[in-house]
Amino acid sequence: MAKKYWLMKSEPEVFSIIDLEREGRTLWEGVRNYQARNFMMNDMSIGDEVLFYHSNAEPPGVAGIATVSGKAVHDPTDKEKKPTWYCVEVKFVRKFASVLPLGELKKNKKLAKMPLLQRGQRLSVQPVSPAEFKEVLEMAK
DNA sequence: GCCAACGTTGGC
DNA sequence: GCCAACGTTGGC
Repeated sequence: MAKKYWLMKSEPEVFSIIDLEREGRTLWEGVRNYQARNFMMNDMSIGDEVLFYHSNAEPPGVAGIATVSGKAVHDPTDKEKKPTWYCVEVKFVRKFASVLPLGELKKNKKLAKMPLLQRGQRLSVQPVSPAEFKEVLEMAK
């Protein structure tokens, strides 16, 4: 299967790219949105690449790159009676020299269709097209 | 099934 | 801290 690309949001006060760098791998636990869960359960494959996004941050933006390193497993923080929430494991790849701010992404017309930049978009796990992923890497240089 | 109320996300 | 956007809940 062709490699796919994603954007995953984390509040750096809770878990930042630096935490991921230190820990190497982490379970992406705590997602409580069905659409985001379904992306992790059904659509992610090991080796997919991930833009690590800092939300609620100064500045908000893409902080680095990770890869999917483990298929979806039951979220250990799930407190539902029946298993409901699942999460993948992600592995650190690299941290950008500086966060690529949301404001810069907005200025790039090639990224206009990214889910992240759509009005009211709050989804914490989102697909990114190969072209968009490449463009973000280019901007981060 | 509708929809108002409420809670959360996340940029500003 | 504000508030728009969106998801969920629950009464009916």
